[in-house]
Amino acid sequence: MTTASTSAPRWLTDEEQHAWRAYLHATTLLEDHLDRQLQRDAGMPHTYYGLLVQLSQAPRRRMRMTELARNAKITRSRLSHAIARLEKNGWVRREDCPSDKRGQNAVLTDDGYEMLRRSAPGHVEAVRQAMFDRLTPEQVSSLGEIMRVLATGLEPEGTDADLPWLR
Amino acid sequence: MTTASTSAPRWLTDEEQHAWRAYLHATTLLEDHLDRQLQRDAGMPHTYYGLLVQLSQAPRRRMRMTELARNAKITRSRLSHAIARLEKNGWVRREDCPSDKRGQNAVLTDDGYEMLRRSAPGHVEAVRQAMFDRLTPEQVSSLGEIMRVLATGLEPEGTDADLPWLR
DNA sequence: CCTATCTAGTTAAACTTTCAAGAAAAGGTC
DNA sequence: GACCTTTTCTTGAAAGTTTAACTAGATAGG
Repeated sequence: MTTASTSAPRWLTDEEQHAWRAYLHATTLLEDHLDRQLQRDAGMPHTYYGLLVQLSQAPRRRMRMTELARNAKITRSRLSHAIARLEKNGWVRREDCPSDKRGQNAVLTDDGYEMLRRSAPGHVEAVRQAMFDRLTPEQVSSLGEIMRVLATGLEPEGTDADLPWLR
Repeated sequence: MTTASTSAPRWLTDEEQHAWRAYLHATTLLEDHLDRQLQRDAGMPHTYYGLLVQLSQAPRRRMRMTELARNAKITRSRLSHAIARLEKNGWVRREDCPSDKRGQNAVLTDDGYEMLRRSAPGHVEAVRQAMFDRLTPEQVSSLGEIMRVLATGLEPEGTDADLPWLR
């Protein structure tokens, strides 16, 4: 028999282990770096900033809660808390959805848009300096392809996968 | 003049934007996926699990707090709280450092080692399924190189960078 | 229509992380 | 040695996240 619980574990090769370790180091350090940059320059963590960016790019600068959670790859609960905080800051407001009385739209306010406009250059510069200025065009292309593969694998289409925004 | 504050922002190209978005999606989903896998199978988040792994690979299964924080790329404060929790679980214990009375060693207990031995196969399988089974050997090699570049950039040698374990 | 089930979003409590402050020992410098 | 600075680690409170439970509205089947 060859069930997962009894077959010998397929350990990682040396190269895989090194890649995995490097992945963990880089992602942890980058997340920390951007969180600090944004906390300093925009007064919020990276996740929250990403929500504002999503809203700024959405039609009429608004989006249904679940849709926003899906785009940000987070749970609806986490989003509820985040929007509550951003609302307190005056950068987002809630609005009832006209077509579905259960629904809420998160709307980017003018203040929110303005804060984004001010902080975007610094943030792009931080991302560029940490990532894109250090990689060759081939590496950027390769990284994009790899990350698309991983994201797709973790978010398979048409399945009942355990995805954050469905919990 | 060309100071950062006044020069035109160097926005990301389309390809860079797509790579960045894919990076955020993949890393967020993978972190969530592994956190859930480990919470379910080992009763702790991924960060904590990583600490036990580090200890298991250290000489005499113990390590100075700051050294452990450096390896995990986290703050000493975060580590203090994490070790306190793992200590409560009986998987780690603290020990005074003989050579420096300020210092503490975190020591992996036999119980901790045993829980690691039990959960390691499942965790490796999850990592493999999410990442290594989906990438070609060339992609694994490329990913490793890219992540080393990023990690090195965020952790420059011989500088006064703002690194978590020095805060 | 009536009921069961599902979906959208929120909430309280437990847990984790960050931030600011502080205690204690080590390492200069005079 | 006395003094000042740095290093090591911890702590309590605030902020953020997860988990489970819950409300309200939508949807489907009889």
